[in-house]
Amino acid sequence: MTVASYVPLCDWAIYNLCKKGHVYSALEAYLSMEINCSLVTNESLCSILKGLANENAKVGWRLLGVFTKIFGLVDNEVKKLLVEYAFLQDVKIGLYFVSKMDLENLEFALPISVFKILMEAGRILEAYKSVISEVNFTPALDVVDFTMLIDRLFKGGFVNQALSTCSFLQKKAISLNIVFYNTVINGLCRQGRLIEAFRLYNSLELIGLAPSEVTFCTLIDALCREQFLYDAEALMGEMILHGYTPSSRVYNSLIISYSKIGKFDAALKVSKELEVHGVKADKFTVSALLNAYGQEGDMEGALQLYAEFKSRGIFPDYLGFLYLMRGLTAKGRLEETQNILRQMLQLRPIVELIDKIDSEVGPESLHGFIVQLCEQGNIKAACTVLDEIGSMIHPSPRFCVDNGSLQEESKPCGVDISRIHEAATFLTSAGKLESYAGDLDVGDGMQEPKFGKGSQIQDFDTLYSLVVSLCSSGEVKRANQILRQTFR
DNA sequence: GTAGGGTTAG
Repeated sequence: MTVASYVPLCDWAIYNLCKKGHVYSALEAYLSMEINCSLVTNESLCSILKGLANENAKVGWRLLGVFTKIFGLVDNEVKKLLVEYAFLQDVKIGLYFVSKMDLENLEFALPISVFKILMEAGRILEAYKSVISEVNFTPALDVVDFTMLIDRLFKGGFVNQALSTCSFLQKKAISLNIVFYNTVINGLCRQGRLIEAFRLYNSLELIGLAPSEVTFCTLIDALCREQFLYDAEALMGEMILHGYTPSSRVYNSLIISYSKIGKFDAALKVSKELEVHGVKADKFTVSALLNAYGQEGDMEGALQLYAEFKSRGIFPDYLGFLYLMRGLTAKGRLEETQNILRQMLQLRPIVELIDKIDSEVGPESLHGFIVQLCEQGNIKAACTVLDEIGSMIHPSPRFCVDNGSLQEESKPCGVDISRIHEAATFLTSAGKLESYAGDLDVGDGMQEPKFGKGSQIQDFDTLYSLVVSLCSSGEVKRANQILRQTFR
């Protein structure tokens, strides 16, 4: 057998060790082979890095620093893995690596999975940073990705960042569709910035986009929320002119708003219009009307309405039941409340909703508990529990507002990158592997690289932040000294 | 390699 024929065998062995979870054994094998006779390819290194990333991010990260010191940035695939990994650990460091590679004129694109992982993990600001830093993703981010980013930014209260993303996009040759604009319009509306939202709506024609049904629903909702009900009805007319039939959603928004401001008659009038136009009422319609009757104190009307819709197979949703029962208990009509509660606790959607809360809170059976309270006739207690659940399901609908508490995040990210630039240079200075190889102890129970005995710093994170702060305060020599000492 | 993934209610 020639030496060359061992190579795939070694790769295979390392790959399988990683696959079975023996990452450290794989690492040990890799190191002995690599150092002694260079028998393995970069594929081995890749599978080890992947294994490390899967198994223990922290340990993986610590090893990453050592790895890059020992082996440098090997080839494109390894580089990609390293950067991807760095990105998922800390976007700032990932961005640093990317900038470093751009300097070296290396073509480099990050897999889009990095972006998606950040988004799914709720690391929206980090995803945002990667975007405005012009990271190349492959395949490139498309309009759907940007829509999701902007939506999450708005919903997270990062309004400035959402708007920055919009202006960033205007410079790009990405064709934006109506869903994208709907998302921006909704974000603006949710912040109470209706004028800007309507400006955008009015500009749609210029862009050559027709508003969709959702566009109208979003804007009508916003007008209703801000109690511009006259304008909401006018926009409904405009919606019809555009060829849309207002859905129950639109009518419901109006009913909800009219009942909220105590305009009971107007709410009823809208519900009549809904029926006249042949629009199908739904659980929102009943619930909104029950709210209106409740506000009015007309519990006879509420019960009658409930019975009517019930006979048509339309039940209120959770909040609708709460409105009804609140109104009844307020009048001391506990027996009727109990009757309604019994019916409510038998409906599948309601039970499922309570069960969902259950699984979040703990293993106790909330549903069983409420049934028990109901049968004991302890209606007030039952209603208290239901109210509590209601506030869990329907928290305040308005998004949080940018309040400047995100100072660190709103800084231009170039600052952060340059701050860690020098620190990272030390930690990644490639090629000087000889003196570091000995620090890797991959024997039994090995969980992370040992730091030199001369150092008092046992922890990579501590070391790293120390080096960063020294570099940023200009004490580069001292940082250098500490690093040398540590890795001796 | 691909498709599919995105927006609207109290």
